[in-house]
This record gives sequence, structure tokens and C-alpha cells, in this order.
Amino acid sequence: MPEMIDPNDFLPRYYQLANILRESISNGRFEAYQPIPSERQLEGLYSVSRTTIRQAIDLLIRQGFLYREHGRGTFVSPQKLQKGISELTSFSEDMKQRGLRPGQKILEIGYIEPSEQVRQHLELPATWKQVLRIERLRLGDDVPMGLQTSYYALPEGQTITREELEEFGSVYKMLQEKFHLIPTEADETLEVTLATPREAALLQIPSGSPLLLSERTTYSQARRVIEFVKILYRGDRYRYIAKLTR
Amino acid sequence: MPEMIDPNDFLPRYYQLANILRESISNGRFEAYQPIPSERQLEGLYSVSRTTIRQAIDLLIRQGFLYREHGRGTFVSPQKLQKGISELTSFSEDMKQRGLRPGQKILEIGYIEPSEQVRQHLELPATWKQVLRIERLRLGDDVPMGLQTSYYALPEGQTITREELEEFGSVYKMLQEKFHLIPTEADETLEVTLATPREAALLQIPSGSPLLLSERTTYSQARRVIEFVKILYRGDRYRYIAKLTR
DNA sequence: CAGTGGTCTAGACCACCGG
DNA sequence: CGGTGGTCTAGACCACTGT
Repeated sequence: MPEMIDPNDFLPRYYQLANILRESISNGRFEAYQPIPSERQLEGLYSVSRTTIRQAIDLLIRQGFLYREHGRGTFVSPQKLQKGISELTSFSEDMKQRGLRPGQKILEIGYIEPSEQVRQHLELPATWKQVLRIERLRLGDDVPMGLQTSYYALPEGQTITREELEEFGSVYKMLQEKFHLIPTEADETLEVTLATPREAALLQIPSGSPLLLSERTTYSQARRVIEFVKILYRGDRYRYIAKLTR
Repeated sequence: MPEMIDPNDFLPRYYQLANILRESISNGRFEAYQPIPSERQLEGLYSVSRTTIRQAIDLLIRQGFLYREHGRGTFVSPQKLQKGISELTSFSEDMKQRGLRPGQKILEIGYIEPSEQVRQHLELPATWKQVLRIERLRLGDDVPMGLQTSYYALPEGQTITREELEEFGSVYKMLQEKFHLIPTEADETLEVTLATPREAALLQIPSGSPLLLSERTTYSQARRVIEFVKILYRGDRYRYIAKLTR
């Protein structure tokens, strides 16, 4: 029953164990608020050291599946909003998590001279003259959800074409495969604004309707800026979800 | 120079080390994008094992001060918005972090029969008839910032008085000292709404102005619900800040 | 190649919880 | 008291980056 750990697997043991435990939670073998086997018991069950056990449990705690109580045990969290929360996702991933079919319509793609705000977020010197700007209408189940404007400072000579963008669907996927840039972190702010006539027309809502404005700067592993993105979400169709911890 | 670790301190060694390293970062001895000493060097410098070193570094990475690159080293993150982000904070803490003096005006405090929404968020049975409701106007530098409504299902016989609330200032502090409830996690959603005439009057803005609505359910260590809180923020004065990771 | 972080072991002692 | 998680040690080998 307890699927075993393969020491020769390319996945680290603590990661394999985390997958086994996560599976036991989602198929209901471990129930909410109930304890899982103690760390010493797991040592025997899976023939790995306690350090490795704890590494697996730490991972599942960060992912929101378990919690510890000193002197009592390790317990299963109630599901609730157990979907990927407060995680860095692309618009497409976000829509899928919400059960909507993502779509997009590219409005504009080209090079511009960056505004002060864009330059600062991309951490570019004042002398930098060209950044790639992509404006897209974002759809969920074919209904306009948001208006997205992305800015990139690509290496000299490299670029992104409209065809590539339409093919990949997700800029993240393309950045990863074409430039080996992997987004790992982002700073995001959210605020309220009102739709300009142009925005309203694109989003198919009355002019002056309330919008949720998200501004996000995305960083790669080495903490280099990858992109700066603004998304204007329709206030009547979008709700932001976050998970906070101490 | 390198302040030492005291094995007899009541703080764990990895925590002491994290404090030392964090201090070295914030006073500029370690610079952004530059490597800190390697894990083996730190072993010698502070006479603790590599496991303990890594535990300290893990902590600082989660807090956003450092990042690792396999085969290269551990590096200092650029500051940017290095203030408490995506962390579970009370309104008072939030205001202080923004450099504003928090204030409040209690509008109402009393028991009500919970609505369906409130009952579900507090995870109460349909038979539960009484929850404590507190409505407060929240101020930053004496200017109205938000309208907060909190709901609590307190143990039989226990309650919170207006005097206690005014004395403590923060409900979190009071919950901790009076009931030993410590908030450790929360689920939050954000969306846009428009001010009703009453809300507009209290917040001193025109009726129909856009507002940012936050709904938050707070949990204690054992994943029990502590409170459900709605805050209507003035759209023109409040911006939500989040930090996302993969 | 030497040096870095990533994983892992087999122990040990402590602090906390419950009966 | 025995069992739990929390901290810590002194090793080991692997995978990755640079020269």
C-alpha cells in the first residue's frame, strides 16, 4: 500500500515522499485534522532518515497540506481553497485554476521608448531607449477578463514575434524555451481604477466602470528582472485570491 | 566583527545566525547581488554545523533577503520592496509598515445572527445563532482609510467589550493575551465594489466611488477559524502589496 | 579541476504534550 | 512517563558552475 521510494529515481527522496504523502491526502487516506504517522514511524515505513522525512513534511507544509503541533504530531489541513494560491502564475494558468478556458487577442506588439515607470521597474538605465511592448486582451471562456500590457528588455538582437506568441499562448513558456528564463518570484500591487473609454470598449463594459489594476514585476532565479506587466481586470468578473502566513 | 553565536541563548542557533546575517545585509556589509561566505566557510566562522547554517539561510531566503544559485553561491537580494510583504498583518501593523499612524473609531459592537456567508467562513453549523460583530472605521494619519467589519464565534460566555477593544487597539493582541489564540494563516480575496451612500459618508468620499473589498478568514495554529473580516478600502488611498513565489 | 550548493545518513539531546 | 516535533552534529556523496 505505501508506494515505495526508489533511491535510483532521478527525483530526490524527500520529493518522492512528499508526492506519496500528498497523494494519500488527496485520495482521502489521511483525513483533515487527523495526524499522519510520526516522523519516527515514517523513518521505518520508508527507510529514509528523519532529516529526509522532515524535508518532505516541510515542503507539504509550505504547500498548505499539513501543519505541525509541537508535542502532538503532524496533521492534515482542511482543503478549503487548497488550489495554488499566492503562487506565481501566468494569466493562462490562473484562468485554468479557476476552471475557465483561457484565450487572448493580441492588440499590439512592438518597440517603444520606455516611460519612467517602466524603466524603473525593469531596472534599466536612463539611456535605454527600446523595450518590447505587448498589449493583449485576455479572455476567460471567450469573455473579456482583462487588458494586459507587458514590457520586456530583451538581449540585443533578440525579439518575440506575433506568430511565436500566438503559437505558444503563454509568454512564460516561450521565455523558458527560447531564452532559458525561469520566473521564480514577483512583486505585485493591486489597486482600483476606473475604465477609460478605450479600455471600456475593449473590455465591453460601460465607460467609468471600476477595474482592478495589477502591476507585477517578475524576477528570474538570479533576481534579474524578466518583465513588467500591467493587467486591468474587469471589476465585475475578477477576484484576486491570496494566502497569507506568519 | 562577526558577532558570535551563544549556544546558551534561548534562541536556536540557526535563528541567531539568521539575525547576524540579516544585520550584515541591512547595514550594507553584504551588498546586493554579491555572494555571502560559502556554507563551509560559515561553518568555520560560527562553529556550527552545515545543517544549522542551511537552516538559517533557508529562513532568510523565505524572508526574501537571500537567494541561492547551485554551483555558484548564495547571494544578497536587492532590497526593492523588502518590507513585510504577503505576510499576515493586522490593520495597525499594515499602516505602520506604510509609515502611517493607525487609528480607529468603533462604530458598533454587538451580537447578531450570522448570515449564510459569515457562518460558512467561520465554519459554524446552521444552528449557531450568535456571533460577535465589530464595525470600525480605520484611520491612517487620522484620514479614513477603510471600513472594517469583523465576525467572531467566541466560546460560550466569553466576550469582548468596547473598553477592552479601545484599550488594546489591536484585536489580535487581545485574542492572544485573553484567549491564547495566535493567528498563523489566512485566506484573502480582493475585489472591486462601489461605495453605498452610508459607506461613502463614513469614508468621506462621493457616493459610488470605487472601493477595494478585502475578505479574509484567519486561522490559528491548529487551523481553526479565528475570525472573518471584511475591509472596504478607499480606492484612492489604498494599494495592496503582495510577493509571489514559485 | 576545485569550490559551490543539494541531498542524505545515523545518531543525539531538548521542549512540549498527554495520560 | 513515553511519544511527539525542534534543534543540532559530523560526517558523506552528488550535481552544478567556473577556470
